[in-house]
Amino acid sequence: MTELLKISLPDGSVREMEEGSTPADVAAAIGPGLAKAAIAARVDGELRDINRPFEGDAELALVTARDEEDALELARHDFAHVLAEAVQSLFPGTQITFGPATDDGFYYDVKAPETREPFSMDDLPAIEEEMRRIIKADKPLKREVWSRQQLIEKWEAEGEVFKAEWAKELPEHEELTVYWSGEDWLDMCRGPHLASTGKLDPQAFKLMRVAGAYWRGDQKNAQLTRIYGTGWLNKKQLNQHLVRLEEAAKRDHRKLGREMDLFHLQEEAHGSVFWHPKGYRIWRELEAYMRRKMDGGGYREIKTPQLMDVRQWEQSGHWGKYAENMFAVPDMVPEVDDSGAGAHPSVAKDADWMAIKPMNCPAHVLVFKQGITSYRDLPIRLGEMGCCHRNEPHGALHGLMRVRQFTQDDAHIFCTEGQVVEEVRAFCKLAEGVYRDFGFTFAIKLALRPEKRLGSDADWDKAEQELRDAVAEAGMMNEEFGWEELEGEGAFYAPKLEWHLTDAIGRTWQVGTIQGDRVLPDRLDATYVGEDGEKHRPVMLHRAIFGSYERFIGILIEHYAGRLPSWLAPVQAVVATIVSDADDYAGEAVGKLKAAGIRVESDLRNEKINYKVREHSLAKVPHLLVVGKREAEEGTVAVRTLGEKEQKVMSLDEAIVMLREEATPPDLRN
RNA sequence: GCUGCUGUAGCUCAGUGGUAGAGCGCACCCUUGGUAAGGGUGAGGCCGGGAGUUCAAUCCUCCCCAGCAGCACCA
Repeated sequence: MTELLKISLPDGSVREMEEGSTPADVAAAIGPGLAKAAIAARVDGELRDINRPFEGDAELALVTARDEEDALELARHDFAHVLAEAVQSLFPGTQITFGPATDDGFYYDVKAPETREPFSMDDLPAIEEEMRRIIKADKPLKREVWSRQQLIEKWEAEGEVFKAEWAKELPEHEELTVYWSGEDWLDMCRGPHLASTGKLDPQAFKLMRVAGAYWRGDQKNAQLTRIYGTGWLNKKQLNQHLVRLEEAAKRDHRKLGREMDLFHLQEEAHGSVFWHPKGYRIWRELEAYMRRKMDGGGYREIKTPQLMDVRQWEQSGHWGKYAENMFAVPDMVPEVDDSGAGAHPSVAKDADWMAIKPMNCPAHVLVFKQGITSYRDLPIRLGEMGCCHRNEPHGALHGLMRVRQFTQDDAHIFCTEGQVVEEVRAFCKLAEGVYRDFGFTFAIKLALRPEKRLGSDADWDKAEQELRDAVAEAGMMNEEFGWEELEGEGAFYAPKLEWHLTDAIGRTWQVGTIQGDRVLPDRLDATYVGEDGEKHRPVMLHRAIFGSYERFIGILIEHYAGRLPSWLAPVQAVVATIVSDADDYAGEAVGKLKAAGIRVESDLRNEKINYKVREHSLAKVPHLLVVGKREAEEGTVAVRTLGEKEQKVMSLDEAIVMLREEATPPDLRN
């Protein structure tokens, strides 16, 4: 008599199943609806094929399309396989290598046969068609355990040199699996997969582009073609994604930055921003806003040197770890030969080196260390609009989002062990207020200890728990605030809280952070005198809310699609005339608006009102005040608000009150 | 930093082995017109930088630089 397997379900119930049965059998036993909906299973927490037999008693959770994260991962992985099969079906002799799921789809690295060119965009439509054919054929995806030798022989026989090479490196005794697609194609794969290709929606994917890639990412190896696709559960999701891509392209801050004349970049200073008057206006508004917030939060602002002796950076540990990303300059007077132009200064061998700061922390510790600090003085919160430089890899630079020179809304809080939780809690509240003022929703995540780290496990336990406690006390350790703990994502010296913003089209951006640091105070020997008269180490909290002005402005431009709220808009209103008879009145209106603190410009040009409306609308000016003969006679303005079809005629004084109200920063409203 | 692609007027982009074009923008003229493009005329280019091939290079080749898309990286 065979033993029955005990399968426990998420609701706590236990089902007895015969040996050799599968999650699909359990689903069928529960009901036909679930049998149809179940696409995979979590067995003892591990995502598995729905048709893979249980190996013993197990905890089972059936996965359906509602478990979107798992379902997407499975579907994308399957799409990758179907892609590889399609390419080989269309182009026999193509070698296949790897094909994982990505954030929005999948890719597969392949090598085209010698007889033809590498694959290009032009090949994609045919490959897509072939993929649809394979999906419609509803080929079962069947798992089989093979020996390593079996795999090697199979790949060598088929001339799959990459697969064969890979198989040879697989561990001997581990369970190696292949997945059949029908009976005529298979790929080596850990799985899991859906039950058949027909579980995929043939209308839910699109091949996007091709890119070059090297076998195993190493340029010494053979060159492959990587075919990228985006893959989803259904056509609706795919379309939403494509619309989101289009929308994102329209909002691209690099494009809007040029169109709105906010800033530019040029190759002589690549990675550093030239802010134009309008762009810098936004910056100044943000800076003023942040100063009010930090002043209100008990921070005191300082300014520290751009250049410090390299020895200082050695002591802080940054030079050892990040020197390759720092800019260093010799501390010497350059000797330029008399010919002048074109002469290069030479650097003496014994020159002292200075480094441009890549961060503000060490300098803030040096400020803290001046004089003698009592526990009564703590916490000390030092803020700085700190301009930093990091020599980022060139390929990483991206508009305002990733730059070599940036300014942080940085601050460091020096406090006692006992003050950490309260300081972090207060920061949570401060950050919440800021993000809400810009209309962002956000999630707070705790990045836990990484594998490579400094300090004992006991220290990490404590540090992680402090952050949890602080978030809990702020009332934010829950779903509403997207609370989540991320394994292994912390910095090497401390766990950190991260704020992830969600913008108007659903993309997320990590901006704010706070982290407790007990390493740097130690390295730089920061102390305070405690109640007991002895020296103690303060804890140093590193924190930022915007992250960097550059990046935050980039995010704001995309979030608002360039239609900045009035308080941030570089030009808040334009007074546009219909006829030149209204010029004097327009001048009067502009004078009054300026006196009321409104950033206003006039447009008296000899152009039709249609033209002016169009131009200022495209320039995303929040309010257009149109004046013609009628308004000039009546002392009114016709206000056209960006995004609204209707105009409102009101007295100039009423308009001023309205514009002032709208131009008031959110933290100064009542 | 790696791979692929790109670099022509302020912007968006055509184009050709015999040194160049459009639309928008800009300037000037006409037009004073009531809510998303009125008409005309004109100016504006070391065709990213360097080297090579050629009688001749913006175009072909090589090197460099920058940008874009991915990847890797992001204290």
